[in-house]
Amino acid sequence: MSSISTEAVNRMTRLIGDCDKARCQVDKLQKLTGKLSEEEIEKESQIFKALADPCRLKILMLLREGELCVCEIMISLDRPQSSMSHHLSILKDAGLIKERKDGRWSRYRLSEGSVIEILNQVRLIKEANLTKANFDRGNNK
Amino acid sequence: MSSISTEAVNRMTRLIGDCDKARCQVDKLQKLTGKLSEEEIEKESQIFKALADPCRLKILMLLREGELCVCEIMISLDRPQSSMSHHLSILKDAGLIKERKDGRWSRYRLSEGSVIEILNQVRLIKEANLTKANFDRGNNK
DNA sequence: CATTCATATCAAGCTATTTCGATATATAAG
DNA sequence: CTTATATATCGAAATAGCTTGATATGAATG
Repeated sequence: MSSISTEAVNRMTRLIGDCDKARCQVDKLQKLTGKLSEEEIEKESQIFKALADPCRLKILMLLREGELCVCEIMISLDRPQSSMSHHLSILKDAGLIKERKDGRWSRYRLSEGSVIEILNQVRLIKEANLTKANFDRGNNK
Repeated sequence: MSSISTEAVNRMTRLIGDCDKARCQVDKLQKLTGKLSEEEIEKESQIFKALADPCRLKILMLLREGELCVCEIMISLDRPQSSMSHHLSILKDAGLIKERKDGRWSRYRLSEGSVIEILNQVRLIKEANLTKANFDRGNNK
């Protein structure tokens, strides 16, 4: 079926000694990687990219309290309009926020569903890192 | 207490008409923004940055199945060693994976806790985007 | 229909990130 | 102590992403 790279098997054999086990492990790992659809990974990475900017995180925090127009966001964060517009379009493309046109205003709100969840999860990871860091400091590491 | 920018109130007044309501809204929004600690936001953004790369997402997917050394990861993903080492250090700095030194090997595993959760959440968002996209296509938008 | 106001898009400069070969470090084995 | 192997770090080139003023679009208003 899938062509197991001889080179990979050789490297793995050198790593773990047993040639049969190596072939088996390479096979397993390559099956795993094969399951990762390039396209799916790309989409997930695009969502994380949208979340990976301090300014955009602040926008999401503001929108947790309810719908806002671009004006209100730029007043709150004290940033130029073109910049806010740009960030909002990135968040929208990632499916994290929704837009509602209302006359000459564009009102934005969080998408239903997992957006608040993912913001909560990252806070948990951040807090775990902090307590870990304090623990390490206490042990003079 | 907090100095409400006159300029912001003026803009908001033009937006919503009533000057008192404008002052109140600007006050509310700026209190909200004030609560956002620059430092905390920066840390959360660093975690999302670590997640925002296709190659690093693939590494995390592999590690879901268990501990792996750098070798095994570079064989699986067929990428140069220096590149894998670099990505692993970014994931480690973000607290998403843990390292265990074992002779000349460095073995990496997912951190306990929310890492798998956050990967699940992003998949939910991605899938919501897809069904939304199909719906839109169905409506010739 | 000219103007105003809210928002979007463009373009150019700047910064951060990725990539990967080359080199360094560190552990084990002979 | 030399060699081999696993991993980390460095450095330079390429790429991607952010910022922001200028300009364009498009809806309301007079």
